[in-house]
Amino acid sequence: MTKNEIADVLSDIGTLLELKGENPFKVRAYQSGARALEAIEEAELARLIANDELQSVKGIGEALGQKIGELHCTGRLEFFEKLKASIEPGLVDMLQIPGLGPKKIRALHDKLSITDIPGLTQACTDGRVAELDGFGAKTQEKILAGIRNREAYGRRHLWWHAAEVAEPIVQGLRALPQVKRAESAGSLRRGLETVGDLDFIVAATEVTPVVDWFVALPGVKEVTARGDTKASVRFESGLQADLRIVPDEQFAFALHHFTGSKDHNVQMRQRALARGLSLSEWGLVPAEGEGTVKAKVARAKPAADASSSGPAIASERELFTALGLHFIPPELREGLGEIEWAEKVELPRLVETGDLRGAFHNHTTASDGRNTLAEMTAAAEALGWEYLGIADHSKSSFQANGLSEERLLRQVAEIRALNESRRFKTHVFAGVECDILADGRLDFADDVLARLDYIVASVHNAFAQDEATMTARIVRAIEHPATTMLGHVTGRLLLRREGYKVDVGRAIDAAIANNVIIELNASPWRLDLDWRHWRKAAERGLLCSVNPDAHETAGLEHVRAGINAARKGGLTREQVFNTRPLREVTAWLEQRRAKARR
DNA sequence: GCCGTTTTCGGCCCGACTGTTTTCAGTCG
Repeated sequence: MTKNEIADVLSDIGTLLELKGENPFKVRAYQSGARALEAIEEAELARLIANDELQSVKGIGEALGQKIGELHCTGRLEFFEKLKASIEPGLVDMLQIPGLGPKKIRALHDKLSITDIPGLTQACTDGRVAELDGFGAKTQEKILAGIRNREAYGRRHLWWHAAEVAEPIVQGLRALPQVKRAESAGSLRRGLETVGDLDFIVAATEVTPVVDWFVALPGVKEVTARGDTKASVRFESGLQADLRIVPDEQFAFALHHFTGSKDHNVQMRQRALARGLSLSEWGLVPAEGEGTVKAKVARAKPAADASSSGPAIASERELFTALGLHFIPPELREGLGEIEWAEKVELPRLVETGDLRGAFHNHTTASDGRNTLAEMTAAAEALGWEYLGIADHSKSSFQANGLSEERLLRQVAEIRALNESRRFKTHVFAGVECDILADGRLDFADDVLARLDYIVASVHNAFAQDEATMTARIVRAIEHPATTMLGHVTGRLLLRREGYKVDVGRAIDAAIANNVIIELNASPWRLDLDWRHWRKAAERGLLCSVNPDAHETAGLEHVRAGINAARKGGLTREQVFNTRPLREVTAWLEQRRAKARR
């Protein structure tokens, strides 16, 4: 097991012990043990274990040291298995309900024998929860609302998680001998931040072997449909996936149709009708109803006489051309004016992941990250990045192990030394994710901020402020001369938590006026600022930075999710700051700092 | 469960907010 996987086990043990009502300091010992482990580099961990020196690490004593060794060598831990078996798994699920922590869950379990969320829902509906000591009508209502939200959210999945499932399936489909072309479609292909289900469109010479392969995928829990052209499955995760198989001549039409969105399709069909054509998933044919029949005939007799059934259209690009449009990338197909846009001009080349030269806003073990400065830098170098910005939490983010002035300055020195050592090709910028305090002041004094290359200012507390207060607070932080960029503007967590109330338009105005970058936080849970704001804002001069907010090396890859959102927002390479080469970025930051000093 | 010693026990991390209380426990970031 890797150190982060072992750390996960220790942290899970902490949670389980908490639910059992164990000594809170013991719980904390597991959690801080997990953190201590993360602060060690992988090779160093192997060495410490081999030399039996784990206990020299602060936070790891005899008990944890023995458990870490066992996990590292065997990948299993009997203590953990037994502990898991001794607790109703439904209780762990209940921790996801806002307002419910271990103490309340224990009370519900001990006094009302509740073991899972359905049981809890029933008890709330019956009014039994409100009668418990320490609970009341409001708590009961809040719990019910939390459960309802969870259910509403549960029907959708983060784009990132859906993509992780979908990509190997597309690769697998393409590798089948019967398959000529395969793509994922739907909201996943459009890069929407959350995805309802997966759609795969396949052009194949034979149906049965492809369907057989699809329904036998690992993780398939249930085959919900299986026909001549279509199969549907549900995975253990709850995610649904549809496979549609068409003859190659219809591939472009099917792919376009099932990519959507619905609004985009409606507008495309209207456009076709205005030209005397009828567009459907089967083809583009002369209008007046008969066309659909023709197309269906063509479908029943694939390949043979396809050329006679309408204009030969082999790709989406040709489909758009046939309707007098420039190509519209899938990400823009939301029915939000992209058709009018593509009618007039060739759409701009949207930013791509490969355009990125580096990224700001990344954490290390100095605050709440799970990899060290050197590990993060090595990972950035492996991605081919010219630079990496470190921005650990500031002191007020106590929960995230925020850095004091002293610790921050020590980290700055460490970063300068690392750059000078030339150990990595990637240059490291020393920054901070500085808390915006409740009144809009920054968490560090100006003389401390002046020692840094850049500052990401973010809100991490007092979320409940009203919109006017929150907006004034954020605008004040933007106006601070040391602020380089504004972090996650609304603080939303997709499928989990609404953002705080803030007038985004006013924040954008202030950022443009003060030459402050706004981040597009690329964490798949955030994607904040939302793509819907970007096109207009960027046209007005707002500069975007796609920031992974990585808390471990793998998190750097989240820029892909951010680039998705940036593309949906219509952003080009020029509008994204971290596509610029190191030299330009250094100059830009230096210029800003010079201005701040004046 | 860990640490550090005034070294084998006693203490261990903050501050705001909420809803329950009538002085505070639990949750959250």
